[in-house]
Amino acid sequence: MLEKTFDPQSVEPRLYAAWEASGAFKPAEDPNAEPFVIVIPPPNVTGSLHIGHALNNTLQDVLTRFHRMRGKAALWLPGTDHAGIATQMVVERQLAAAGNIGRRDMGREAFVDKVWEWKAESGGAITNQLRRLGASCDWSRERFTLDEGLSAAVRKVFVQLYKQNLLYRDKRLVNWDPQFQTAISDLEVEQKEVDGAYWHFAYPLADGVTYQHPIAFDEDGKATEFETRDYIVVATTRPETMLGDTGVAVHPDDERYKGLVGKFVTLPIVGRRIPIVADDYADPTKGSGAVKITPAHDFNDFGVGKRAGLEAINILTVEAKLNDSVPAEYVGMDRFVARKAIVARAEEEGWLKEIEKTKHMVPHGDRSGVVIEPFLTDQWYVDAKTLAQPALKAVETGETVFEPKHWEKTYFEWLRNIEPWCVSRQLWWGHRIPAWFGPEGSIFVEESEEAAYAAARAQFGADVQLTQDEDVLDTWFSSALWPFSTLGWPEKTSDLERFYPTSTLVTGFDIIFFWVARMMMMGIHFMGEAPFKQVFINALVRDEKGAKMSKSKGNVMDPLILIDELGCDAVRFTLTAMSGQARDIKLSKQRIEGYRNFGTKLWNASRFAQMNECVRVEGFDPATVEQPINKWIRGETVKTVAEATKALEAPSFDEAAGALYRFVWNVFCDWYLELAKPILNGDDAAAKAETRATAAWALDVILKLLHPVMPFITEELWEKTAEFGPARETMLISAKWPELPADWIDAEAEAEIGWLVETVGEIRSIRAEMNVPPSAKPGLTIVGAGPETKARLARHRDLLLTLARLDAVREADAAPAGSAPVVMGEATGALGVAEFIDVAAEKARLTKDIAGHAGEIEKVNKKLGNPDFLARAKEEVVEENRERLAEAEAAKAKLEAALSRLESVG
RNA sequence: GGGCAGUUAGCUCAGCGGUAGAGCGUCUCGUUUACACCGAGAGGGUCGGGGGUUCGAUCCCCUCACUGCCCACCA
Repeated sequence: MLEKTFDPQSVEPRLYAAWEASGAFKPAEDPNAEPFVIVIPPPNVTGSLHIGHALNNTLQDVLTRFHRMRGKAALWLPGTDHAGIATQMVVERQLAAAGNIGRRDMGREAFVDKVWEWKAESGGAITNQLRRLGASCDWSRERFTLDEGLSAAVRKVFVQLYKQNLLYRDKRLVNWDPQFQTAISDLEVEQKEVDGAYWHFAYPLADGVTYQHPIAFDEDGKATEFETRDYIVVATTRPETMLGDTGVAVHPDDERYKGLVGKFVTLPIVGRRIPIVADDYADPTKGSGAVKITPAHDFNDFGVGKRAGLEAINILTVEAKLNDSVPAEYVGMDRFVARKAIVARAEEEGWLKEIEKTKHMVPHGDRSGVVIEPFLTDQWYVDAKTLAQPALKAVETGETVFEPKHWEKTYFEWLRNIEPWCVSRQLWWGHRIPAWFGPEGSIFVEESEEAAYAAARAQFGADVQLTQDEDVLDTWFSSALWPFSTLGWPEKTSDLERFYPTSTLVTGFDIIFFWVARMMMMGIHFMGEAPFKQVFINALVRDEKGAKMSKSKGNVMDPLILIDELGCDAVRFTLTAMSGQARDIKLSKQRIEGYRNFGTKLWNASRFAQMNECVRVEGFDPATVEQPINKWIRGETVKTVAEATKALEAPSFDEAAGALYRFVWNVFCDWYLELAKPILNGDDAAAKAETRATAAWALDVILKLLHPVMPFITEELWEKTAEFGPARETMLISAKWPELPADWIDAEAEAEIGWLVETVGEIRSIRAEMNVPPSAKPGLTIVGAGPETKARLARHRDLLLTLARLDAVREADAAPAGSAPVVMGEATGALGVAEFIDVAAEKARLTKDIAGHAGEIEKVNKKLGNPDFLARAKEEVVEENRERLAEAEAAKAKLEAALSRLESVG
């Protein structure tokens, strides 16, 4: 017997272990089974499961379980990401906390060993948490981005891209993170608004040059007054960079400065003589129109410098302190200290002309949070522009489809404006770059040290000394290979053959650029085919007020705690139901409780079925049922299967969840079980047996349909309900998804039960409005019943009596006095509630109802009176309106008759 | 500055040419032997504003307003 409530805590671990042990997580061996493949977005190995993961992985599991049940060879391939900076940071912090020596003192090899040690101890946390979520991943295929095979794939890709000239080494400005002392890619830079200022500096003109600077203008903006200046004003938000200035730029068409182009200024403090150059970059409308040029520390200035042939002087160290290219007093000074010092000096020496307070966007490292410096270094770059073209085409042609579709625009926008991808990082934890430096600036890029030495020997005709590049690759470089490297590439494995390209990628929009686009580029380049057929972008989970969850705000909802408190199924159902497409998910605990209640409802419905001996019957064929309620629930079940299947195929998770919720609660529990009660408690043995079998059958279908979303409670019920019936052939996880014939929908039964439901609803409504106490059992008198209604009454008298709490149902020629009208198709019911009728209130009620129908009639009449409508609208729409009119008129007439009776009485 | 979303009941959202919906919350009633994590009922909306297309617009088009996000931007 089922216990009174479902106990997730005890059931979940047991069932998960049973599933895994059964081998159900592995794809079917059957070579004819169509594959369905998802590669997991590998969580950081340092990570722990947050609510975003819970959503993302729930959806993947729903899909995997659904397709598995449909008989596909379903593979959900799990794994984790080594997460270069993040992991190195975590381990460094731990070492520091434990009082260990720092990374640099420890040395590279020892440090990397420490990270591996840490990974062995704590790296599995997140995969265990995925198990708590019920994730049916094939753990036998689990991968790690830094494992042996994936590292080989990374080397191969690097070498091949290099040899195809799609990857190269270049000296240019990068985004430099002074905290981690590494280059980072454009995507790892976050623009944040900060308080700042424009400091206007007067740079003295060299060689005694002066010019006339306009200071007053007429209405047309023409200069009317000038002053003689021996300096030129430039503005900057970063005063400290002036120590690296090698020029001043003005716009070639700027009348004010035309005469100054080719002249020089003397850079204050430094005393360097630097030219005034003409360049389109200088915007006459901004600041003074003249701009200082620091080629080594500004992306725009770098371009100007190149065009004008200005020297790029690097004035910073890797820690963003001033280096020895600046006057001695500033060497070693922090960049922000230097900023203050230089402003102070400018003021003191009189060349600070103005301070303009402003807010502006400043680049910060997304991990370190410190201000990023443009920094001139040698780095490795991927020619993303070239690789992007086929990736664009794959989405343009529909080889890969985004869902929701509008994310394609975001994808296009980025790929069409893509910049070279800086892939080298000055870190230790990651894939070491397979490049070796030799004599005379030679570089050998090979998959192994031996191959590099061999290549060097071939080039120099003798053995030479090589040094491997110290740097590692951007974490996203290996992630970009994930859909094929995890399947065994570059080996030609059977998995690769069978499971590439994958079916659906489920991920968040925040990594469309970081990950999705790059997988598309690499997948197409190396496999010749886009890595996914569909990219499903899931929403972002926020707190109930719509704020992003963050530890500092204290609004984080821990999915594991929620699972402990409310059960995994409730959390999963909530996330599934709320994953409507274009939006943020505002999650509240209350919402999860609601779906926990849904699970309890299902549990109790099963208990009810069990108490009433609704046991599965071997060989039961729902096609043969005769009772109207059984025909009806059979049809409703068919419709729900169709709805759920269609929704999960799309996938529209929220629609699937909604359809199942409504069916289980509002159809099966609220009506079917109630309608079944009189039969189950009655004496008609055949009807009773049929109803028991039908209920058990429908419940089985429900368990199957709900299983992808609520795997635990359904599996438990699947097991428990087998206690009395025939044994189950498989666990529910391996059961077959229902496919039911459409002709099991019986229009007649549907109409009949619909009529019953409406009648009961109307009587209940009248009772409540008239405050008829539940204990009172009025009689119902039917007037004007046709043969169909008579037949229905005969069949469902008991149901009417029970569900509407009536004393008797009888037929008569006229409604008795003091009754309330119930519209029942062509017939009129008269509810004998004389003792409860407040005549005035009842009159008001009827008048209001009549007015409602009158409004409807007027509206429809207006439509039907429009010749254009009759001529142009679809026939069925016209017909529908005619029916509506007839129904409204009939109902109105009945209510009017009742009203007039009431008036004659009172 | 460029782009993308969104604006529907108190809240969260679905609907996306043909009678405005759900969940939660609110109010009323209820110990009817599956379930109070429940049942029955009720109230609540000129579908952001303005144009247009159409027989018909919450839905399609244009436009405006507001909100959110992404990208770019340190004179």
